[in-house]
Amino acid sequence: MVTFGTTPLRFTPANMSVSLERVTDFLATVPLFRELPRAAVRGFAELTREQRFAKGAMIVSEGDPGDALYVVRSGEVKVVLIGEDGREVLLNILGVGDHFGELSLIDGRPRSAHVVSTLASGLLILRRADFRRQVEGSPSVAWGLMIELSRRLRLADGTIGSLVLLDVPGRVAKVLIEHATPGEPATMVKQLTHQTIGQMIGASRETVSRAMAEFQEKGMISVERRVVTIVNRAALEARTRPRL
Amino acid sequence: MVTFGTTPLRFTPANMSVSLERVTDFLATVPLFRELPRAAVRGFAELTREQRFAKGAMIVSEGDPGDALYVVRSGEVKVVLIGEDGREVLLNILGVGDHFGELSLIDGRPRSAHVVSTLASGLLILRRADFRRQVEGSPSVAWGLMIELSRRLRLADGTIGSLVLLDVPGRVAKVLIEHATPGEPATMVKQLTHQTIGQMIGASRETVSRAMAEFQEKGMISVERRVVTIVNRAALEARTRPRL
DNA sequence: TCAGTTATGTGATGACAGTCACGGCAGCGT
DNA sequence: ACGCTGCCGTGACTGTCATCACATAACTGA
Repeated sequence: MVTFGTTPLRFTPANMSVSLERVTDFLATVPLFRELPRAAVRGFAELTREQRFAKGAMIVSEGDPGDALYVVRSGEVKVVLIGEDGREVLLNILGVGDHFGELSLIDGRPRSAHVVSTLASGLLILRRADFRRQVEGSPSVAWGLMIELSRRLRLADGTIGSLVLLDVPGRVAKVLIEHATPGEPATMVKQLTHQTIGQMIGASRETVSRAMAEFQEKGMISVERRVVTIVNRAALEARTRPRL
Repeated sequence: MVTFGTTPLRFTPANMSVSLERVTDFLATVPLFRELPRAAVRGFAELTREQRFAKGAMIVSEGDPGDALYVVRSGEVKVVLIGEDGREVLLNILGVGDHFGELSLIDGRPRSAHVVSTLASGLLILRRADFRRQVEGSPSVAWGLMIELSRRLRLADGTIGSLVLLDVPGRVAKVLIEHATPGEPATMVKQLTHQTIGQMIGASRETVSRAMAEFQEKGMISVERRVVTIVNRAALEARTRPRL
């Protein structure tokens, strides 16, 4: 056990508040709370507890009654639907500063998807009653939540459009562009396996592989040790439109 | 011109307020404003103007700067994405009491879809600045908006799941169930053309037609003069799961 | 460095569903 | 009643993509 001098480390008011300040510092960087005065952020931080999850752990399951909001403090999680045949649909990948679980918190309905940690992760957990009280007193948080929900709704509608209007290579092109980190003239794409891309766009690993091979042949991207570089963004974007 | 006695009908303060009360009555029935005290609803009603659209009229276009919320007072509209090849993806059908346009209003981004009236329709229009001020002063409207956005997000995620996990007959079955008006033991489905269903689920008219023919053969539904009756709901629901 | 694991490349095959083409049927307005 | 228009049913053909089956390459940790 870790000790300080001769006494074991405990949560005393003193080190609690050190931890509280650290949590507050962190929450203040999260877009949802960014507009808030520090005292109000501390109010949220006080209502929070942290829990750690191992890689691969199921954090919430579809159908669970949901009464907490989660903020990713470290690590990474994925939001997935899982079909009865075991196939996974990847709705979202969330990193540090992202949050999930607000839907159940807002409408009181069960969780609509599974959330699984893809890395060892630390999550801040805020329970329903507390959260609602705080939000009612913080118009800026309410507004921030609406902005976040709007963003996700636009993304989801865009995904629906792609699934219906585009063939698999088109959907792959779209994912590459969306995950490009803007560094001109050559733009890099963060590490995504073909498997993962396939689960995002409803395609098999093999078909994704073939699409990327085609893009390489045509000089639209180049792949070096599994890191993708976008060479010809315009051509990729063209692939993003329905073919006539 | 319509007249009262010998003078033409004009918008005088007196008949304006009659109209205002009617608009207030109507808004009070809309879920978004239902929790609000009547005076507050009247506050929103005052900020509103009504506009009529002919069947087929484009109400908002994707990419437009958006600065108004629309409430359907009469008629019906559809929310669609339109591919460059002209194919349409039907995201939603909205009837009396439904509203749209809040996304742009919340996040200030351009409209993400087209909205077209499918019948002659009357829409109440509420412009951005006014709306935001009113919402900040009405936590219950803010909460109602969040609930509505949550509902749509759940629906959208469910649609994405269906598109990826289900074959066309499965998606058709899902639409039939979702549009069933609960009247046991036989459940009816409101009038939807095969074309419309196809646009909702990303399938061709012909394939929808074949799926429905299959359901009839198997005694899962029956069709009488283009009105669909669900005969065996359980079997339809079974079709809604991924096949193993 | 080496073994084990995880990710990728590619061919062969078949099925689901889009497209084209056309015929029939129903509702509607004159 | 009659034609018009829009919706529906079905056959034939085709293309995209999932699946299966391997081979190979790249990462990981002792």
